[in-house]
Amino acid sequence: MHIRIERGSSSPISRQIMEQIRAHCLSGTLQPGDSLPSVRKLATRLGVNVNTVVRVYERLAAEGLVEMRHGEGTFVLPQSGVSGNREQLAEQREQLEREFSAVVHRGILLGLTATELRKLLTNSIADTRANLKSEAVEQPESRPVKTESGR
Amino acid sequence: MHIRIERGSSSPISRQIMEQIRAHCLSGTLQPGDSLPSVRKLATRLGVNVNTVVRVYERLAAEGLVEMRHGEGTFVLPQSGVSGNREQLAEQREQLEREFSAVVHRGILLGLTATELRKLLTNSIADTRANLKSEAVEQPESRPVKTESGR
Amino acid sequence: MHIRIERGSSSPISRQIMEQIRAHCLSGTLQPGDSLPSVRKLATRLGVNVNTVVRVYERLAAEGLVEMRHGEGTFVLPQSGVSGNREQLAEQREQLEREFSAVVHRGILLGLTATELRKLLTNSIADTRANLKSEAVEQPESRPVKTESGR
Amino acid sequence: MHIRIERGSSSPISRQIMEQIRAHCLSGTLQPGDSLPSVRKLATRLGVNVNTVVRVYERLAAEGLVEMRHGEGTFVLPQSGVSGNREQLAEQREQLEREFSAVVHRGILLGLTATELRKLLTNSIADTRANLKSEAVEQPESRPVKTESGR
DNA sequence: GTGGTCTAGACCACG
DNA sequence: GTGGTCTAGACCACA
Repeated sequence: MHIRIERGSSSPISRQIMEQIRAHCLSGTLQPGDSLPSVRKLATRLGVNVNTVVRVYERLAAEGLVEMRHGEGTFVLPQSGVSGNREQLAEQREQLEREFSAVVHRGILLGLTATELRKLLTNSIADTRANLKSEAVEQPESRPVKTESGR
Repeated sequence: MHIRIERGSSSPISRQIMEQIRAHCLSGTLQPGDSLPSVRKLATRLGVNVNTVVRVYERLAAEGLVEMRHGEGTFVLPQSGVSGNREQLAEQREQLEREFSAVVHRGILLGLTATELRKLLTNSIADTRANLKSEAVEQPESRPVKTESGR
Repeated sequence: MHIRIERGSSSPISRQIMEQIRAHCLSGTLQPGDSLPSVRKLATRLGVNVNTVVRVYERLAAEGLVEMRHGEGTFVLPQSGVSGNREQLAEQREQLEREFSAVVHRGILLGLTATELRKLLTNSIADTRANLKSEAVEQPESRPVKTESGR
Repeated sequence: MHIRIERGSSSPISRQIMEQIRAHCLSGTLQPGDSLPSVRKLATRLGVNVNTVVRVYERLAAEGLVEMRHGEGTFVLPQSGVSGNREQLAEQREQLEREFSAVVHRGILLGLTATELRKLLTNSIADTRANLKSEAVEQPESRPVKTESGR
């Protein structure tokens, strides 16, 4: 499960993590019954405080997306509601589209051209895919913690 | 001066406003000497608290981008430093690119395809341009010349 | 709003606080629209850490019982669901009855007689009523903080 | 030896078990020399994890209430100190009274009347007695006398 | 090993 | 003034 956090971003770290895990659950990358990384592992992997991850998991649990089992771990729940997660997925996508649009808007204000934006999009898609692929092959849990790069 | 705020967004309202004004200044939509809307007008227009706008203007003033003249209003300053705003513009663009990339990443996690994203980009660009044009015809926001009245 | 916390108890402080606030909301002591004490005030009044209260409020907000408004305070929400809070009240009472019964069970194991238990009940009821009354007359916010008594 | 655990309760399972065994010891339901059920039996009977019961027995042993004899089982010890268990009994009762009072307090917050509470108390006492009696007829849980076998 | 609670203190954002 | 996020570290409970 690949998670990417943007340290300088205006949106709080916890929210970035939460939204990405939620995306994984809703889009099926994480299936019901799958276990999430333990609170501590995810915290060290992402280089954030344990409590930050705890709050993320608690909120996802309150939403009914995951379940925390004392002493066992945290697991993805099957979707409850009638229409299940389809509604939620749609909601999340709409929200995402609004944010996307806002970023583009700001990009144009900064003088970026349509061509530049398209190039940026292509690159971003390629990068993301590379990340996701490399992860699929990933050796289990040998990631460096708290490298000082990229902050 | 068109400003668009995304209510449900994770990035705080004040930051959204600040970044868009900064973008306008750096990219030349707002020229040195131009006046910003009054704190109250902008607050009303955007539906946010007056203090929020006050703090935005204060920070922009602290950055040296604008100047608040007591009793007159807030005005865009000519760029100070040697390379002036070019450095700042570049910084802002880099930041923007990181945010763009993060949004695309999340979009892909939510299952959006490259095609969908490209379509979204095209629409967003068109929307933004439409907004900017419609605004160009607006009343030119009453730019007072620096009168020596009052204090 | 009277809240009583038992420091040596096995049930965590945050849970004690949460259950009492929930009881106040469900039974009508706290009406929709009423404001809860601010996070910091309640924390100092009870002599607990601010974060503890924050977590309590967050969980009540996740339950849909209250709403936290940034910069304004925390407020009781009108009950949502169809049957409203009646179901929840009933649930809470059942839970309470089970706990009551468990305590009585343990009391009897410790050799308490029916008479002693009845006396204890009478006293407890009287104490609680006294607390609730004295609070009704209470001078607003002049309570001592962190007295070292009663731990 | 009747033990009743309340699954949804806020106080941890292990503590519930420990307190009830302690109550049985202090009040004389369990006499010095009596054997406790084996760790596995009790765990199965209560439907909890074996380790949970192990830790309970270890703590009771650390308190000096019971003794774990390797390969034989766990046995109630005669009371050590001068005043022995009288002090401990008194302590436990005080703690119990505080918990009782807290539950009553919460019951009143939930809108229960004095009459309802008294009814509840009567029922709880009756239930407990029924449980204890039915158990008295049980098979007497195989009390081995301290054989000098093994070590 | 897992999650859960609590503390203390810092800094940010909104009204 | 209000709530919100983050850190660091301690200790407890469950499997």
